Amino acid sequence: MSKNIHDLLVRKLESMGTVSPEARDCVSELHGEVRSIAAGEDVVSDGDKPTHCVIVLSGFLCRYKLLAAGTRQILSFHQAGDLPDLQSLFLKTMDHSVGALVDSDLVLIPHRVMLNIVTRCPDLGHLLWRDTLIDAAIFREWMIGIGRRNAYTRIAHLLCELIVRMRSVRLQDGLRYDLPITQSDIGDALGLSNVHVSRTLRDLEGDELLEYRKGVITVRDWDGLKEAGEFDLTYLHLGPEAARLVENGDVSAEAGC
Amino acid sequence: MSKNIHDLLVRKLESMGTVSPEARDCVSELHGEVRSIAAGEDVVSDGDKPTHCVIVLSGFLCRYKLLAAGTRQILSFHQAGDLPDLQSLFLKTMDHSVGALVDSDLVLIPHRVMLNIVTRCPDLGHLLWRDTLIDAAIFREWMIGIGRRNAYTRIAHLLCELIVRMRSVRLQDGLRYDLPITQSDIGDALGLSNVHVSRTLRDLEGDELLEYRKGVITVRDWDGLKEAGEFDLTYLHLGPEAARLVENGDVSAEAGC
DNA sequence: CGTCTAATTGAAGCATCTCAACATGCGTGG
DNA sequence: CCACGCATGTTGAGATGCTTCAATTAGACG
Repeated sequence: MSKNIHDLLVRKLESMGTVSPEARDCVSELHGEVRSIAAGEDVVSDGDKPTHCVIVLSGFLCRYKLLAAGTRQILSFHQAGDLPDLQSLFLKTMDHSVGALVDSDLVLIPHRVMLNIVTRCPDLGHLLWRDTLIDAAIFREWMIGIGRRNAYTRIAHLLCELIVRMRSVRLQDGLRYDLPITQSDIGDALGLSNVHVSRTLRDLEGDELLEYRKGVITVRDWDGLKEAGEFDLTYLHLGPEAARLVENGDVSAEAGC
Repeated sequence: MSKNIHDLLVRKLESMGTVSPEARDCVSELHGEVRSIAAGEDVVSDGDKPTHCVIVLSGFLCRYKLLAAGTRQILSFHQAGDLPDLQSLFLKTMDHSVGALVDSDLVLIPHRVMLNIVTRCPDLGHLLWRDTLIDAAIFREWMIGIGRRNAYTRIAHLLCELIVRMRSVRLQDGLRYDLPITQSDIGDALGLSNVHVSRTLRDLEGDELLEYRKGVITVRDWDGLKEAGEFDLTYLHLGPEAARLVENGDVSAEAGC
């Protein structure tokens, strides 16, 4: 197991705000079964009634929904430390699926255990509530993008968001980021065709904002990329510590690798 | 004041699930200042740090965000009984605005009071958490529509949703619904131009699914409208009682006025 | 070395947008 | 009670951002 679940979760909670000693103690009570899942497989499927919540240990997941026409809308991306279906604690029937984009490791926490802990430890409960609220804030921002921004701006915005989220929990840093998603995934997340994503990524390269090669994105001009994406990170509601990590890192300050 | 805040709120909570006697008692402790707001004015603005949560007594509100280009994306609509900015309890800075679409009455509950009650009464706290999760589920469904459905389907879907939500808390019933929003509002909610909304509403009328006249929608063929909108109400996560209200009402069963 | 997935490129089509003119209806002030 | 102004909705015509289809290339893997 590459990472410790409690460290990961505390780091995630700290990225959102202040974690009280009580909340930290409660986190250490969380235990569950570890499960590995292969790329392309579902963790939970649309219509399921799950009995556990998932914490991501490693890998990369997405939430998505398949439509009648056979098209797919990706609703969110999730990295190590995320709780991609915390909502199932209170919404018993899944209205979408959760799938793995690459081989991933998860921890399954029974709803019973989760409910017990959030009730006994309001501090932790409120932090987790806050997590689902930030989740919703990201949905809103995506809605804004899909509804009112063009492909160029939308893609730049998504890449900014993913980079900032990786930095905010110290998963990746610097100018080069491993991003295990295809151009079709980006299209399905932003309501675009894979063809148009390809062309638009070439445009972003042409404007020397980034380089995109299968699964790897290299930032060439962070400020330019943020500007192109109309990216304002308020909606991520990062805590003070995470905001510093994001702003003062290599991306904005340094040029070398 | 036309409605009692506690009745409204209990009715809202009942539409989502079972309300325990303890939770009901806690609701009756909620008190706050009443405030009237004129059509077109903001309740809270993007960037604000509110100190109160809002409960809608009467009227109709929306959450929205203005973009650099001067365009607007509407993120949600809110009716009597809704808590359109409950999230501000844990996300201190607003990442969007809340505005009134018609003259509306609100109750302002101080965050301090709200936080006290959700901590003291976990039952109520969990119901309110559930409310914010359903909020997020609606965001997801809108994302799916904006990203992957055409204008015709999108508009039909939105109208189905608004009708079901009104029915689920017994605000309106039958075949005729007062809906105090303009075609521009619909466009801004669905990422469409007002011109295209106008044309598409004419198409829906032509297919004899509904009639749309400024602020009033009359359902002609409820099953047809649901089908046209690919509308499946799972994502609204209604409680059993509300589901019955929605399904067994005049809309589906009767033809007369 | 062949196979598979992902990405690229070109060309044609179309859903939706923008601009602009006009119609409708409602509230207000004279 | 009429005249005016303003917000809303309708309609036409031309523009465009993005899609779809199809063919080709590039890279990864057994």
